[in-house]
Amino acid sequence: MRLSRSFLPTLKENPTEAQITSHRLMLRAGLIRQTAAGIYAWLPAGLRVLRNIANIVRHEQDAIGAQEMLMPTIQSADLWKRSGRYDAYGPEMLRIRDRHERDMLFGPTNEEMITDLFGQVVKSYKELPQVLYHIQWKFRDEVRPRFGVMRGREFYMKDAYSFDTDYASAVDTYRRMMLAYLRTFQRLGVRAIPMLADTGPIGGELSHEFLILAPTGESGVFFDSALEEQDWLAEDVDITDRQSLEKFFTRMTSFYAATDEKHDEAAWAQVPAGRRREGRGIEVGHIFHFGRKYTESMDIAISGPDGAPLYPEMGSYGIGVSRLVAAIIEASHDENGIIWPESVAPFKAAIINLKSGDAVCDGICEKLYAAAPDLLLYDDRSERAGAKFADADLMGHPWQLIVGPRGAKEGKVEIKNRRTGERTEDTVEGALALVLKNHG
RNA sequence: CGGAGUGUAGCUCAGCCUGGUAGAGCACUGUGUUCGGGACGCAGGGGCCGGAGGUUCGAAUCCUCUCACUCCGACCA
Repeated sequence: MRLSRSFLPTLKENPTEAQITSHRLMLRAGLIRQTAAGIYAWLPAGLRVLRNIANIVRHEQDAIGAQEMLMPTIQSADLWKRSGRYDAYGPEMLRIRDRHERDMLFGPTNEEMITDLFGQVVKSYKELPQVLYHIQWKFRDEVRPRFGVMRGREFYMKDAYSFDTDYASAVDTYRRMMLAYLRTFQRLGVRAIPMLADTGPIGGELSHEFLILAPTGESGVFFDSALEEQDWLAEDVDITDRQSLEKFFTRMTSFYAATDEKHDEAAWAQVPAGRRREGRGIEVGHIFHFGRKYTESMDIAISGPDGAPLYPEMGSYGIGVSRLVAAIIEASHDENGIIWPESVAPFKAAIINLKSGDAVCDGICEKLYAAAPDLLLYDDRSERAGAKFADADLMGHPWQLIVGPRGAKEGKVEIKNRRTGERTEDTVEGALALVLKNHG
């Protein structure tokens, strides 16, 4: 994309409404604009990040056999009356009425809908297990939206729902999902620590929250640094084998990790002193086994092996995609702006033409740009060098390809790494190879 | 939902107390000089001062109501 023709409004000053870093940077880098309290428009660069994150989430869900679908944002209140949650949910649910005076709502989650759809389709235990997910906008009418998309009212999230014949099978599904989550966050370029979460009245050990470490996180976290050092992408787990899943899960949960609410000083003392990590975290994911809560309350039974009715065991698994955009920024920025992990960056690199109008500089820039116009942002404006550097740093492209008259004469491009600040020089081909190395 | 604030140009803000018909910086347009970390000069464009009502000869300014947004608290993917 050429910056001179893009809808990418960077701001030099901090908008007053933005209190935390990620909100400020998202506004300043031209990713979002607020349109109402807790509701945001995603501008082109912001949408690219949102899509990049969603695609990684999608890839890892598909890898464990989850099937993508898409459920609507608007739901009928009847579904929620069947599960009993219509009255229980409270004012966080945005209730609307259509022209026929029917009660509708903007979905805050989809357990009822998926359970109903599942019941319409699946009739036999032979068809289980099933894991279905979608990535869709949700709405929760928060009393007090704040921190930009971190706690907005409208948010984009991946939610998956699983159906199993029995508890043991549901546990396998849960563990597969755990692995998918660890891999997803690793690919997103952030460290998300799984923490045992409160399971409420259902009990059990099958509820985990995933928190990204950031100083502005809402929860205090305590964990064993071994969790940060694992390479889940390299982890050899046979997801079709119960023993293999159990081995992985047992090892993963053997490391101490807890939010301040569930912190256990005695267990904490068992962690080697050099591996104790304390900090703050932002919740970006939650996986949860809840058994037959909805299949029973909504009376969704299928035929079991003995021909008798069987109420499937369910679990739900969320990832806050829009919140992740903010959480990643909280975890990865400096005083000059965002530092995008390469996997989610809106552009792989900015091409900074230090002398627009100079035939040699223009020529090299055009050559760079032509190699991957969809992955590169060409700053072809007639701005001064300082303004271009400042905007590139603010927007956080992993790389900057700097083309000035000095190097251009020898066909050289200066390559700056946004994260390390390191600068090297290379040919056009060499620079492109480096910047696009993770792309075909 | 309790408490506290703020709405004036695209952005950050001044003006309001003490009414007299709207300003600055940045951004934008034209132009000239500049040109490797947010340049400078000259000339411009842009605001029914959130909305409605009231007081007054006269309201951005005082009063009432209303809407929106923000912050603190309780709550939350």
